[in-house]
Amino acid sequence: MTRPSEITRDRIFKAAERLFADRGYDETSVRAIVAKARVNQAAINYHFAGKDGLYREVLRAAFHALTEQQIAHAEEMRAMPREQALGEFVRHQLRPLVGRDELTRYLRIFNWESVRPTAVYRKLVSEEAAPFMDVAIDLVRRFIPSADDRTLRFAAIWLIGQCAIFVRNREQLANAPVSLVFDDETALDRLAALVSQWAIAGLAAPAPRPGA
Amino acid sequence: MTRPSEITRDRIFKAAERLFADRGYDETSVRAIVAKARVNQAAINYHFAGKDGLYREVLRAAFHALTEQQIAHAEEMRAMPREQALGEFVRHQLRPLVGRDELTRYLRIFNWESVRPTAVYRKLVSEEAAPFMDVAIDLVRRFIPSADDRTLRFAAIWLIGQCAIFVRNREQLANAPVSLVFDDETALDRLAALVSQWAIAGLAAPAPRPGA
DNA sequence: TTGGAATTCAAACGAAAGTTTGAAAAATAG
DNA sequence: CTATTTTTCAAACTTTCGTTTGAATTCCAA
Repeated sequence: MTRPSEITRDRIFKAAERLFADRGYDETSVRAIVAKARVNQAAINYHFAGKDGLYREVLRAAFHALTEQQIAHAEEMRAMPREQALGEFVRHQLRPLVGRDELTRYLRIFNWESVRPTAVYRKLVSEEAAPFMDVAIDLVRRFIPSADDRTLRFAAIWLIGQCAIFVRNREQLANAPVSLVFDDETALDRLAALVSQWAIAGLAAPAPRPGA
Repeated sequence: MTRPSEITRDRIFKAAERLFADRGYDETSVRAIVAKARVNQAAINYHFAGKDGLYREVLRAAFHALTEQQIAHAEEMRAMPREQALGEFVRHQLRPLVGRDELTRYLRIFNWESVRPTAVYRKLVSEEAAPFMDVAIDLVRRFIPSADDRTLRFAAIWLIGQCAIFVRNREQLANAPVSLVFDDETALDRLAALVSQWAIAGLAAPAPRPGA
């Protein structure tokens, strides 16, 4: 890292992380990256073999950082009561609403990928996203232990969806006709409390008898 | 429509619908549209005053097609018991999961907009989404009548999010590690029943006392 | 039928994108 | 210190994009 070439490489990488997270792949030009990194135009091609190569490296770094953190958090959650664990999960999912740290930046990159997944991303997810899904499935299983596997997967996605819509549409929800703004930690707390409450009540209720 | 100019206009429109749905606004070039529509390059500018104008018309058509049915059924829903009304709402939201009809194509366009909304889309939503939001808010109000306005809006979005994640990510959910495929009406019924059940139980439960 | 309006067409324009180039500068090994 | 490799740099290249142009053609009411 002390080597000058490593410094340039690092400046490009950090600038690209931010710009890809803010604008997505297509709307981020290499000219914008080199301007932010204050390096020469040709540096991206020299160090990363092109814009694609740079994006691939950013994606891999984001993926590994996120799965590591999520899996680490999973152990703590297992030790909590199920209601508290679900609350933590929801809060964690909603975190990007207010955060501007490295992890939320990574999450934003995946947000972009969710609409038009690149080949790199598809492969990464199919190979390495299983642990993350397991966290969500283990969580909902504590509420509906007798449910079959398919129902458990439904419930896990259902739970994630309740959070994802707020994160994914944050900018739109801030406008009319919804007009919900999340500007600080307090707003996040209120939303997380509501979503947790509804989700817990939904999963904890006994299943209605068929035909009722 | 018998007029030749109307035919050209319609060919452009239909080609654009499909291409915008498949690739999004930015990755759809006017050259691709005119090639698919088999019209001249300059025809888009002549008939729609540019790519933006064409997109605006496609967006308006998609928006009206998607909200029209939901709003039309709003009155019927008010006459049902609240549980049945919510079930109908959920089923309606999940409907695009099965079938490859026009509605699904329209939904894909909004999927694109959810990450980086165009100016055209923002304006459309702020002007014309209010009736649709009212349907959702009136529905959740029947479960939590004493809730304040902000909580009602939270609940409405929360409910929509539970459905949206399945529709928006249908293709990805079909792959590992989730592997949930919706190929027929029966699969849709099962999912709609589960989501409705969880949502109803969540909203119908009495709110936990603060600090509990 | 005819003259003006509406529509189609091939070609080119200017801007912006990612990449390549080859010389200059800096770093490093012997 | 010198020779060689690595890294930086400004500039140009190539492609693709949305749009414009102006002539040619088609349409339609008078």
